[in-house]
Amino acid sequence: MIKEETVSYFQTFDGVMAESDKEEELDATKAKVEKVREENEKLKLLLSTILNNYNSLQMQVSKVLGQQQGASSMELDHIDRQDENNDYDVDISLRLGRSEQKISKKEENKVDKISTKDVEESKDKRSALGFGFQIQSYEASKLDDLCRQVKLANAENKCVSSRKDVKTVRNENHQDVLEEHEQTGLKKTRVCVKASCEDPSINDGCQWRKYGQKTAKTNPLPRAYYRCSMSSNCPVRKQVQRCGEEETSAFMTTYEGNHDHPLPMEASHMAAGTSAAASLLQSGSSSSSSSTSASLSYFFPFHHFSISTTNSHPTVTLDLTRPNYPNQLPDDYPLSSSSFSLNFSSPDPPPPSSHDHTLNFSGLRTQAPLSTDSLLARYRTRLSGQQ
DNA sequence: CGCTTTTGACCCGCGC
DNA sequence: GCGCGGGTCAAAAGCG
Repeated sequence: MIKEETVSYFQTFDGVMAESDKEEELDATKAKVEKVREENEKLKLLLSTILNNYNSLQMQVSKVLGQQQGASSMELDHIDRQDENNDYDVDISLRLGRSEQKISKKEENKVDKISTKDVEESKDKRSALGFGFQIQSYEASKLDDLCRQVKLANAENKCVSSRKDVKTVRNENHQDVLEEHEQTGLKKTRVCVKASCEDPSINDGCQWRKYGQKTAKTNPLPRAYYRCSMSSNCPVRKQVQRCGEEETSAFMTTYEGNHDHPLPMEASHMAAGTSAAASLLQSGSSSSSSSTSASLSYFFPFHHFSISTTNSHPTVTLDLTRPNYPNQLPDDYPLSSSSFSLNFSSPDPPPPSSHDHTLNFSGLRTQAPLSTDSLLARYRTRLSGQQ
């Protein structure tokens, strides 16, 4: 009897213990969740700071490149005067081989049919530099920008009613680019990116739609053709091809054209770097190859790149399979304080290897806490030293 | 049902 | 002018 009571007492005791254990566990988990939340907030803050620094750096480097080329200095002055109260209110984005003025005129014509107010807005947009710099005032907020683009997209949708019309518009855009390049004697600038991964669908921040596949004579491995699907009329295309049978894990991705829509953060760095390269290429004799290399070193500090012209296509080749340090690194790049890594989709990123499946260009940016002013100052010094 | 991929046909530039 | 080859189109199939 006593024995039974004792057993039941211990059973009750065990039950209480189990409950209190559960409560303790719950508390501990809550504390952990809270801690993770706090860390998450801190990381968010850090990320936004990094993004801000990166944006202003990119903006300033682009501006310096523009001044270096000496192109459209009058227009720059005009913009500077407009924004002299706040230098940082100017967003400069680079565009490959396409005059913004031409696009804007076209947009203007389209929008003209919709409303005169929108024309005024599109005129505001038309502050462009000679070799494809696009300058936008940040006075209108990003939201306004988006609204404008939605309006334009709607206007275009009204004009473009069938698939055939889409094709016509595409051809017109293509024709514009071709006409422009006929004047310079060069075709559209191409940017080749060689990357090691088993999956050819590199995550470069854009959405692509495959429209063709072809087996070239020179290479028995098929080449895939993709079109940017982030905007209905985006003229950007890319080709993806394996780099040969011995090197089946490497892919050569060739980009051609300019996006006619805002790019996600992951894609913007790549676009800025490659556009800078293309702009420098297109500026031709005014730019020495060494200054071009110097510029590219800042965008792709740890990777091998080369510049060539094949079939009248100025081509920038970025080799992500060949680490570049230290021989091609800019002399003054802060090696000691910087690190470089590629972002991979797996939660615990392994070192880059041929077995990695996706490649994110957002990782191309340096993780070093670079001061934009100091980098800019060093960059200016370096450029002036080369002249 | 709508979007994407596949794939054969077609177009067009280039070299001979 | 012709043939070749790279690039694009578009109908059909696949997929979520």
